[in-house]
Amino acid sequence: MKRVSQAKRKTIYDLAALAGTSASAVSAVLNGNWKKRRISSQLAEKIIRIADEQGYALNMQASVLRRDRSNIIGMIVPKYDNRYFGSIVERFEAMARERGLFPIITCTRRDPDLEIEAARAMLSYQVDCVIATGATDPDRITDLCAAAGVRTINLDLPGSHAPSVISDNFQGALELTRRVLANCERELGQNVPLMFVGGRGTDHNTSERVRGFRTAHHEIGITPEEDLILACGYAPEKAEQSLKVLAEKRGALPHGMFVNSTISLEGVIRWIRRSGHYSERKPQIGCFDFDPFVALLGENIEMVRQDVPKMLDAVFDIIDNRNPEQKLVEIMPIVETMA
Amino acid sequence: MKRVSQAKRKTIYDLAALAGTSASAVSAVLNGNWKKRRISSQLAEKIIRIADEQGYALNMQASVLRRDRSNIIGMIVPKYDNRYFGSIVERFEAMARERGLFPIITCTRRDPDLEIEAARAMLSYQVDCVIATGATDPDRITDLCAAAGVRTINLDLPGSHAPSVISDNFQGALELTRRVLANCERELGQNVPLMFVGGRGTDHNTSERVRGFRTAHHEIGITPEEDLILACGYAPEKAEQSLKVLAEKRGALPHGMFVNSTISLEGVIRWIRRSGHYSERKPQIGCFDFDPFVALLGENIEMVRQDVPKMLDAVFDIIDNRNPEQKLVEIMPIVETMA
DNA sequence: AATTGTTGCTTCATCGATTGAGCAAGCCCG
DNA sequence: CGGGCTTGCTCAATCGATGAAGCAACAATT
Repeated sequence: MKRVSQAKRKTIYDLAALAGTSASAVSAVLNGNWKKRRISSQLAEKIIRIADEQGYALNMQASVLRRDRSNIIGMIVPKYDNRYFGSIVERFEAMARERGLFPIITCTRRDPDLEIEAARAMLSYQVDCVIATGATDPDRITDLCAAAGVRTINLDLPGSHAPSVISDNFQGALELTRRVLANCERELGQNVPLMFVGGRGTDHNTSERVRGFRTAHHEIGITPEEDLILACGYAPEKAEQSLKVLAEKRGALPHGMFVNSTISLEGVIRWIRRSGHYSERKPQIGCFDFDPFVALLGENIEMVRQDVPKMLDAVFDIIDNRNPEQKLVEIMPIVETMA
Repeated sequence: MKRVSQAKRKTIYDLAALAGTSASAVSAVLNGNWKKRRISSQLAEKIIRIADEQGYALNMQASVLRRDRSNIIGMIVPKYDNRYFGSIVERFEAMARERGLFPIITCTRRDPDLEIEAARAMLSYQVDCVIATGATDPDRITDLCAAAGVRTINLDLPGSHAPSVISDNFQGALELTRRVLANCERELGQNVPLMFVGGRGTDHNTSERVRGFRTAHHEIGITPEEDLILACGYAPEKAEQSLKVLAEKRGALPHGMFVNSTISLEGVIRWIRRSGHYSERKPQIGCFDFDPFVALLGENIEMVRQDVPKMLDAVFDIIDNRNPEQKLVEIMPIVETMA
């Protein structure tokens, strides 16, 4: 992996020698503030032409070392296995680049230690700012970064030590639950309590969604059953296993359910297929999160799609300091209408 | 975004002052070669303790600037909107980190100019190596990097100027087509030609898959129809539109089809739903690529899953120089068996 | 006692880009 | 013609980490 010696990288000193000028003139021209440094436009043009011919590429390590801002921005993300995080990352990258920032992204697979290790690595690379997305322990990341004078912003899951941008989980869950309840009522002719599957009971999003879930039940005068709330984690296998256990315990399961993520839904649908539990009548499902294939799975599934563009707009509002002192921004998710 | 002044970052000079020693001793201790530089273990322990207490983080920009290798490894990836690229990125990150490399990843949305811009940015950050995944113009990336003395490896789509790791598209497509043809025969009692939907006719993967598609037809003594091969691009809308046009032109469409990616499949399924074309009898589908929700979509869909772990093993074999002079590595995809 | 070897450090140049300070040449004005 | 101003550059210190070279102190050997 050693660099081939003949392909030595060009530096501003090489360009300076070729142009018969000094390195500082080259530097000034190439980073665009040659006007301020009173370099003549003839020399500027000449330097730019030579840099072009030589295929010069700035050495960012040297540049960042010297400057006080790196223009590097880090994002920590739990997984790449669903559309939600995929679109967050894709849009984040694009928006960062638009602003002349260089994004570095690390996937930490919901592992708290990896999150910290990733944050530490980012600090070593002199990031100006870290976005902690869906972090299991956002405040620990914030504290670590704060000690190095680096700002953080929480996305998807809130923390209390840094500004946070999240979905309006309560309103989203309320609306989603209402719809599933209504679909059940339409089919069964009566109101019945739903099941809640997936997520961690300890995380803010899940507890807010459970609150919305409960409120929707109360609105129509029924009480949600506590042992139907299965906050069993996000993994498909966990959801599958919980349903299995519950079915063994109770016999018949509720006709409708609220599923807390597409990734949990994967386990739910698989269990439904395998167990044959709902073979007579398909259950009514509401899924908090969107996936285009789920939309094609059947008409019995309602989804809300978290509003990634708005969420990232809010994140960059904070970064660009357009949103001075707001601690928590909640973005209403989009209710998908069945085509 | 300016660094808060009181939270000035600690450097090895600060640690040296605190330990009453020199910066070079601190450096030697912290990067682990203090044995070689004959630092006593007492001093080493003391320095490590102080670094710990002070929350010291190495300045990578300075470190990389000084060393001849950066241990930074770049990956260019087209999209995050499917499981295939998602798992490539996730696994790549993990494997890179295992080897002490720092991964930087850029999503270029199948835009050739962005690909080049991304490669240039990576060169500025002194990457040791670039993996070009599914690049539209891999050789241009290779040439640009080669000029800076940086190796590249192509993944998913091959190039001719650098080693490439791809799926065995021909064998995979052959096997997939065989299965769909057999499923059709079982249902219809006779052999019928299939449709091919999605991908770009100009890319190597698509043309190899078409070759496998044709070969499977010939094996059972039938001829694939040329106007049933719709290499219309990868976007869902393109697939949808192509099917619409074809249906208008021909009336009935074939009972079976080969779909070139999950992302094209999205458009195919949507069109099937909307048009009602296959309302009497579901079509037999084979999809080159895997998505867990597609697996749940119905029993009429066969999939092959590209073997991401093996592909990345091959990539790192090349990086670690265990695979000296092989130009093209083809990895057989996994035929998913319907549960 | 003189030489050689070993241990445990320190000194200093260096990587490439940035930028404050400085300087020479030309111009203008009284 | 001398002083001040502008233009168009160059010089040199600096960012933080690294490692070759060097040096002092002591031990071992002849």
